[in-house]
Amino acid sequence: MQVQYIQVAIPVPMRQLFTYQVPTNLQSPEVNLGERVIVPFGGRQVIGIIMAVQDTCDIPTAKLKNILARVNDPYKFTKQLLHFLRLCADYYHHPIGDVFQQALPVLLRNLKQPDVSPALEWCLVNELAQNEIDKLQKKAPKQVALYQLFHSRKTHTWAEIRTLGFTKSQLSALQNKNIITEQVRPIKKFSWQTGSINADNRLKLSVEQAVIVAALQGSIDQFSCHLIDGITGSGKTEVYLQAMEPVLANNKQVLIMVPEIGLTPQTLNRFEQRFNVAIYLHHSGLNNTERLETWLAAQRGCAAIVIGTRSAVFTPLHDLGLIIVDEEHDNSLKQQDSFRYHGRDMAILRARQLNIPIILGSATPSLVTLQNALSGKYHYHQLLKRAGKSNTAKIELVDVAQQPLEYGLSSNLKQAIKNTLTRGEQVLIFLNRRGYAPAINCQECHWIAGCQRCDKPYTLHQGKQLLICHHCGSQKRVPPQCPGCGSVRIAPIGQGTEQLEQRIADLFPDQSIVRIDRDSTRRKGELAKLLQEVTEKKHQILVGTQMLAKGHHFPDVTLVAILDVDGALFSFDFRAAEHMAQLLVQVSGRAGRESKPGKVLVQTHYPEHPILQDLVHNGYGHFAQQALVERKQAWLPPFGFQALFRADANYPSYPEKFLHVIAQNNIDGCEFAGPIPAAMEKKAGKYRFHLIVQAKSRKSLHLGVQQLIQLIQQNEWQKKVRWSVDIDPIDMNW
DNA sequence: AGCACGCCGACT
DNA sequence: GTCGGCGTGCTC
Repeated sequence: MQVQYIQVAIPVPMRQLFTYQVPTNLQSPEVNLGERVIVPFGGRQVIGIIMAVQDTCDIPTAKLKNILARVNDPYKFTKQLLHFLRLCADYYHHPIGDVFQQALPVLLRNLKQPDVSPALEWCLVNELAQNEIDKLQKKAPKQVALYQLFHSRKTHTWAEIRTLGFTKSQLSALQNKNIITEQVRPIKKFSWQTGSINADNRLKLSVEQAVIVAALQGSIDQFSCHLIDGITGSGKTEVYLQAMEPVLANNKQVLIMVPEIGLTPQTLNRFEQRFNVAIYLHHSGLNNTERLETWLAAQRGCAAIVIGTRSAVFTPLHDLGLIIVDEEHDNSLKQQDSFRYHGRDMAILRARQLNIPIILGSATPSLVTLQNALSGKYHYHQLLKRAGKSNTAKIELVDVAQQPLEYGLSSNLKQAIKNTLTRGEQVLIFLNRRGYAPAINCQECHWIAGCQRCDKPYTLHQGKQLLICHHCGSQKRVPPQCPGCGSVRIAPIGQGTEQLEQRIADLFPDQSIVRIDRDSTRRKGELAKLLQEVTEKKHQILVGTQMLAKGHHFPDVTLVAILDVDGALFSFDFRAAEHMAQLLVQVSGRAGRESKPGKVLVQTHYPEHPILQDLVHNGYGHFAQQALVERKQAWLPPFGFQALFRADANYPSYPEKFLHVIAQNNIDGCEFAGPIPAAMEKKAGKYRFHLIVQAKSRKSLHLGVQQLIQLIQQNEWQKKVRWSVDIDPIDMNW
């Protein structure tokens, strides 16, 4: 036997593989692709993944090192997943080692072999009599709720129980009362049995729904992508459930992706009620051991259903038969740092690789998906009818151009809030995320500072007090006066809500106000707690950000106020209007109920703006089609394709210089926009710039980016900055 | 990304 | 005299 060479992906953000020697004593059994090995790397030891095996090697042997060991554990890394991750890395032009690093469970990246102690579960052993339940209900209602959970389904893991909102002490309480008991979760391959479905809670499908289920049934063993475009309450979930049936009955697994951890409880609950099969979770609320359990269960075929957030797309499901991406328009499906992948897009890639169907669901489909559906690339299914009576809130525009605002509140809105509270109902006030880089306008005549050449609003860069065109990069000082009317009241669009909460407290001193945003819900379980309090009507006024628009339904919130949408109408980010429209429609579906219809009030200085008019009078679908026409004319996504090069450095001029050098290249089929300072130009002491690459075809973009990366790697400037590529960028703010 | 190496400021 | 700040460079 002679020395063998392997190319190994190392968990560092470097765009190359490293070659190692396999000493003869480690060559048996045969080394394989995808196998994990322990290698010496720059003075430390790391776990790498074998990407190629070869007999010869052109690197000077003096440089080469031997691998130290081969990892031999039950966590086999399948060729299929290896291939998929390679496709992902190629698509995003991201260093392969880093892709593995992110896709593999943390415990498989540590040198220490993971502890394979068996997973535990809790199991119902004693039923309670009705009088016992009644007694317990008085002093421990949560324990009763937990008991009922076990009653409808005999076994649960701690991860499930926790995800559904119960605490360890509630669990121990039931255990101490001998109602449930702890046991080792059996390792048992999932197989469909007569008891696997709880058919009595299956709903009768409408004609629309039945058509979709039938269409899916017809394409069960081939790739096909289905968009279910259905308003809130139109029964998307029931379609998912019934579409899963034949897949599960065929002993194939189903992967369900939801945008945020906050949506997993209700999804889990609904799926548990219907299917009596092993469901595993994969989201950020799980610890490393639990994630590894899901990984292993998926791979061994024990898991019938995996529900998770975007990273769940990488679980090595051994016999995957269907993928469902719920709320496919949601931007949190895209990772916003290091490996910037889109969970939905990678799910489509995976379905294609496996030749299985995938369902995308949304009440407000992203324009990308909608275009693919309209063009016939995806199957397009609309659910226009609601299951129950209509309870979509009406969207109304409040013209605030002619009235003074107090901390962002118009008098109409104040009155509406008052009326709602008087009726004993609740109010939700949305604050748009503070625009990092707004346009500026004149508060008197509503003139907007725009770049003459590009006919686009200028973007304000606060630090420098400069207006910068994010299309051509031209710069201008902030004018002291409005060129239209001479007024000096020139200000960034949509600011001045900083003290809103205090102001509301002053206006409504008798009401309890709760703020729900990233900060107030940072602690684990805090969001669930606050939401619970809202449902119990402990608070009358909710002030919050985008995160309140997702999933939660508040039956007694009958007034939703959106203080400021103008920023989205005039943003350099061409997707701002799309996101704003999605937000408006999503919240209007969350407020009120049949008996108490809700209302959405939208404050704007530009009530005649065609986007708003279209949305209010013709609905999201119409707005979206209109927006697609505009995108087409401008070759913007989904008609054009973009990549974003980011660069940052400690020296102010470096990132710009670096990107400027890149932009000098002549790349076939690609155009550049920039370099342009990032919206938050200086962050954490670093100076940041962007360069956008645009192409009219995916292929041109792909080849162009590949070429650019090669050029960068030969360029001197590369070492002076930190740079990265973002394919299909959606948020240009950082 | 780590981690070592290296060259300048305030401290037991 | 040295501890440690983080700039620079390298990792098969």
